[in-house]
Amino acid sequence: MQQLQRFSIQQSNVDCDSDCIHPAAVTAARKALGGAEPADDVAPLFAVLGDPTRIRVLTALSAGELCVCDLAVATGVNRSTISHQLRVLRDHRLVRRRREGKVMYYALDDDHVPELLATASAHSGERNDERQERLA
Amino acid sequence: MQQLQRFSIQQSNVDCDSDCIHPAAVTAARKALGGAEPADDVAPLFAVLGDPTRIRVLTALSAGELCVCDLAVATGVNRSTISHQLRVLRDHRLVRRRREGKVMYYALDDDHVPELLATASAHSGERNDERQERLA
DNA sequence: AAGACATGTGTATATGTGTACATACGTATA
DNA sequence: TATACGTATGTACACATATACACATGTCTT
Repeated sequence: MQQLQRFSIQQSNVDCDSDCIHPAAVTAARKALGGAEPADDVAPLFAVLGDPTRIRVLTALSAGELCVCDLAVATGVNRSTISHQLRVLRDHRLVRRRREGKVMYYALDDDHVPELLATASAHSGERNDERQERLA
Repeated sequence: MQQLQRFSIQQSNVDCDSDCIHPAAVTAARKALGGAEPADDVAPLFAVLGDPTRIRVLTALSAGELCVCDLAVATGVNRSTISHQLRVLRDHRLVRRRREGKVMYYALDDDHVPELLATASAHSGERNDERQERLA
C-alpha cells in the first residue's frame, strides 16, 4: 500500500492526497464495497468464465449433458484440456458429473450459468449493434 | 484472456475422436455453440470482470459516480492502477466518464453490470452456504 | 504564461494460467 | 486376472496481464 501523506491542513478543501475530494461519496462507495470484500468471491467466478474454452464447454452443456469425449469433439479441444477445464468448472460448482460405467457425463449444475451467459451476451450484443442485422 | 484457437473437428485418431460416443448429443451441442462462436464475445467480458480490483471499482461505482482520486481512496489501490483498470473497463463499455474541470467522474455505463454482479454473488452465496473450501 | 493538480500512459517485472504431452487411475469386458 | 478404454492428473512451457514507477497530458488558478 502506498504511504499516506499527512499534509492535511493545507486548505481543508481539495487535496487528493491527504483527503479525498468527495468524502461523502467515498464513504458511500466503501459502504457499497462492504467489509467482507465481495470482490474476492465473485471475481474468481468471473475469471473462470473468462476463458473461451470454458465458455464453449458451458455453452455445449446448455444443450444437455455430455461425456468428456463428446465435449472434446463438439468443442474441438484436446481431451486433456477438457478434463482440466472440467475440473476447474467442477471446483466452482458450475458443472456436475455423473458416472455411467466408464463414461462420465457432465451437465450444468447451476441455473445461474445460463443467466450469466445471457446477460453477458446481451451486453456484448448491444456493443455490436452498430449495424448488425440478425442473420436469417 | 487469450487468443482463440482455430479448431478443426478432424482430429481423426482412433476411437473416440473419429466417432464420438453420442453423435446426436454432439450435433446438439454444436448447434448450441452456433457458428458465430459466442464464446469469443462473452469470454473477454467475463475476463474483464474476473479481476478483484476491477470488481471493486465497479462495486464502488454502483453507489454512484466517483472521480479517480476517490476511487483510489475507496478501494485502496494506486491511482495509476485505477487509471489502467478504468481504461480496460471503458474499452468494454462498462463505465463511462464525464469531465468536470480537471476532475474525471466515472460511472457505470450499463445496467447489465449490477445484474451480473448480483447473479454471480448469488451463485457464490449458495456455494458458501455449504461448506466449500476455496483453493488459493 | 507558469505552476499546481488530477488523470492518463509507456514500460518493466513478476505472477498467473491455459495448453498439451506423458502417464496414472478407474471401470468394464474377455 | 489381464486388457482395453474413457477419464484424470503431474508437469513444463508459452503467453497473457496486473501492478507500480516515472513521465506525459490536460485543465484550472495565480
